[in-house]
Amino acid sequence: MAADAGGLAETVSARAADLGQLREELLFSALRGVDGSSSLAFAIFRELAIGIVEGTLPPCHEVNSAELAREFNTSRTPVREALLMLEREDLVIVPPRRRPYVSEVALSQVREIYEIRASLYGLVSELLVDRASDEQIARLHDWQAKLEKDAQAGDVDGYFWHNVGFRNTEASLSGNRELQRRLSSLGLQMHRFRHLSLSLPGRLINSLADHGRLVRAYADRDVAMAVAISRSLVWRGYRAIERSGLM
Amino acid sequence: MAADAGGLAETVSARAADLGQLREELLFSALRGVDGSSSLAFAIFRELAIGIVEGTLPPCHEVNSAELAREFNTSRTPVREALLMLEREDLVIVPPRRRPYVSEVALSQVREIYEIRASLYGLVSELLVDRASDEQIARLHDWQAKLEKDAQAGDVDGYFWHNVGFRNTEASLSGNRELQRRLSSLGLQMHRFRHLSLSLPGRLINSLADHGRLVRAYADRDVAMAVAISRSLVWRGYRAIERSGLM
DNA sequence: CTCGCACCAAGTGTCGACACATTGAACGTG
DNA sequence: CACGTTCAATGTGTCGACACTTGGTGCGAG
Repeated sequence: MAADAGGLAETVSARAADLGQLREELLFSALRGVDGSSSLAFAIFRELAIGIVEGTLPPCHEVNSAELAREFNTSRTPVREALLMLEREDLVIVPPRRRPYVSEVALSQVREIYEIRASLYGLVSELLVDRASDEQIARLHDWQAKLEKDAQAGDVDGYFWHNVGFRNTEASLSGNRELQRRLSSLGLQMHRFRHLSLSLPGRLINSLADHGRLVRAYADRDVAMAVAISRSLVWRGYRAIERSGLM
Repeated sequence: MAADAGGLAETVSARAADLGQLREELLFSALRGVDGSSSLAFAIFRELAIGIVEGTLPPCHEVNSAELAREFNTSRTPVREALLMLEREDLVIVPPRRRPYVSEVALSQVREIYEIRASLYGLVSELLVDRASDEQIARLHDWQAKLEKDAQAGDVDGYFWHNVGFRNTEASLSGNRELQRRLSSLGLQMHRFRHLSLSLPGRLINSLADHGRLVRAYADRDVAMAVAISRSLVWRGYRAIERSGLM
């Protein structure tokens, strides 16, 4: 994260490590404070969350606390807590007296979430235009530069995570911490099908252009334009998933 | 809830019971499914949540699991789960290795939440105009009739809860269950300072008029108007709190 | 009298154990 | 052979116990 300015000649592995750290950071940024209780439960939660998001733990896969307890060399108590945290993020379903299992996401649900995201990112842009300083907007420009580099290199994964970083920075610049938290929570769900959202060719180019126009709208303090672009960016992501036909 | 049609001559006590039931229903509507695990933990959660919302458990009040376990005649395990559920709703704070306590809400935080609410209720109205049938909009008209009755009777408490019911029905008619859930969760926080929001005289009249115009906008399928009124309704609530100066 | 340190009560996080619910299979019956 | 019943295995929800931490108290030194 730090000292990335002008890092033109990064090795591939260093870059991958950077990306991994960024990913960790962004996935759980909202939950750092909400850490809950023990770090043990949180560690298990993080492990499982990553597994679900990455697809290692597929939907409908049963996650019983006894087996996980053996696996993590702990008692069932922290595992139970972790499962409840996962339920809060809608990553697993814990039916009473029945075995918990990894939740399944229907396209209709994805659409519901994107509707909310579009609305909230519209709000983010609205607030940002009003509250962010020029220096802060410049920080967005930095992120955009990274996106440009990724797009030119055809680095889809890098583009995705830098995009998340861009969005997260926007949320933080809105000055509404509550909003940032809620969006991050929604984001955790999103990451489960990001691979779908990235598969379509040409998507990067369009997305990149929109990001450029968005930053410009911020610099110009053009609320209406910023809100419109911000929302359309979200919708573009949804349509990519929809068209991929994989859900 | 059921068979309320034309109930003109209700006794006061019956009315109060009705309101209590409506309150329970609306407070936890979003969490019914998310019930989590055991009904025991959920029962404790509900009890504490009501206590916090009603003000019986004031902010910064320590809620330690040992004492609660004694009080509820259970072990500490379900109490811990309940505390984690409360943390998820931002009603308590559970610092690691430290005693949990009832969370405190600053005015700035209230504003943040209202900003989100305004945005999301705007979305609700937008979706509702598109998707709700005329019969469903008629149901909103029923709620509005109740509000009118409450306003004429000067029944502030009744007005408040019927208003929540109106809003909740709107959310359900948006056809976006995820949205309804998130709004309900935000609502749980809101109810903590509802008394502030109702204190100002003249508020009922203004609010009532807005509700009337909102339902009409729905019937006319006037998106822009509906969204504008919906948002302004939320903001009116915030300004009431702000002006009350009690935070 | 103030400050620092040891000490103690109280509380948290974690554990292993137990009763009950659920699930799936073996089993007998129509 | 289909189908309902019985039964064991597995898993959940809950419990009481234990080690470690935390916060406060009192004591002694300066």
